[in-house]
Amino acid sequence: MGRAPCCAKEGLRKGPWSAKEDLLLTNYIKENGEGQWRNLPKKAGLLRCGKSCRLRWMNYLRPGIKRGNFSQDEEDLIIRLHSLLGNRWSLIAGRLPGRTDNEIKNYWNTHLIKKLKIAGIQPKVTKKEPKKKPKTEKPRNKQDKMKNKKKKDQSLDTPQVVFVPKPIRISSGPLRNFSVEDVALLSTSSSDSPEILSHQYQILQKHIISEGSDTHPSTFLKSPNNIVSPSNSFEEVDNNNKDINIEDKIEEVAFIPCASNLLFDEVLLDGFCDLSNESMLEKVYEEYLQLISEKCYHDDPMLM
DNA sequence: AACCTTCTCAACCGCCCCAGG
DNA sequence: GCCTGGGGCGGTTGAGAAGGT
Repeated sequence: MGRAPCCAKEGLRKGPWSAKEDLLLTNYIKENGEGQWRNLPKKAGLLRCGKSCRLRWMNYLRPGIKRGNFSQDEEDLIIRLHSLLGNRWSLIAGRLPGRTDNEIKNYWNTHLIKKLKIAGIQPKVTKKEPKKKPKTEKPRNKQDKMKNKKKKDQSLDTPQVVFVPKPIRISSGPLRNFSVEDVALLSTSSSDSPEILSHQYQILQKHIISEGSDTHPSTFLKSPNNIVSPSNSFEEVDNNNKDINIEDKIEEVAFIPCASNLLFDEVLLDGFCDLSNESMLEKVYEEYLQLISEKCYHDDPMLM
């Protein structure tokens, strides 16, 4: 007994929308508002499925939709949010005013993945659970429903430590003006690749030189005034503490002005790494310190 | 100019969740 | 308690555009 399709498919148009259809849909929604998508096509005089109308409106016709190129800031924000949220495009879109989930998803799949790969980053892949995942037992009654809800809540309440970036702005100094590629590369764990490590160092060096700073990487990495080590650049969120709202935390990250004001702790964070893996971050940080203070510094006359 | 390949993105599809009857 | 419909989401597709030979 399968579910009936959302609308009778016979005789309905598919494919690209014509200008006339767009006009009909826009006019109808202007007069009657959104919603009731199933009945909308009939009332609006469209030979389209309700879902198709909704999609067209949401992704294209709705007022306030930004079209065209993504700015550097938007790109950066998407990358950051994706590292936090995975492929939850609607959530990500909710934090990019004027952008739709579909557009962001497309942009991610066509541009950003490539960009990150070129930078040597394997973006976090958050494949959806297989369709035939063992379903959570269907709640049979109100009690079961409550039980399931409790279970869900509990999974959030598990004393699982989550580290979210604490936004600490570096208002001046050499760590500003990184490109997305630089951020991506800097945030890669370099433990297995001397090339990446060396490239990471070059990026730091390049930025220091281009900023005309006389500060050596080792200085700002060590200086408590300029940089915060991973151990204190992440807030430990105790999920048992009901006062802490993860949404708020995402908010904090999401609305930080981007590329030109990068936060170093985010540079470390953005490695599409497991956020809960603090030791990995510690490790990366130690690698930086070791590399910069011991080896490269002495090898590089530019910075002597 | 013609053909082929690659890229882009709007649109579709199928599934899920949830509210309401 | 069950069923159904509405709405929303993420993955995928395919037509058209752009680029390459």
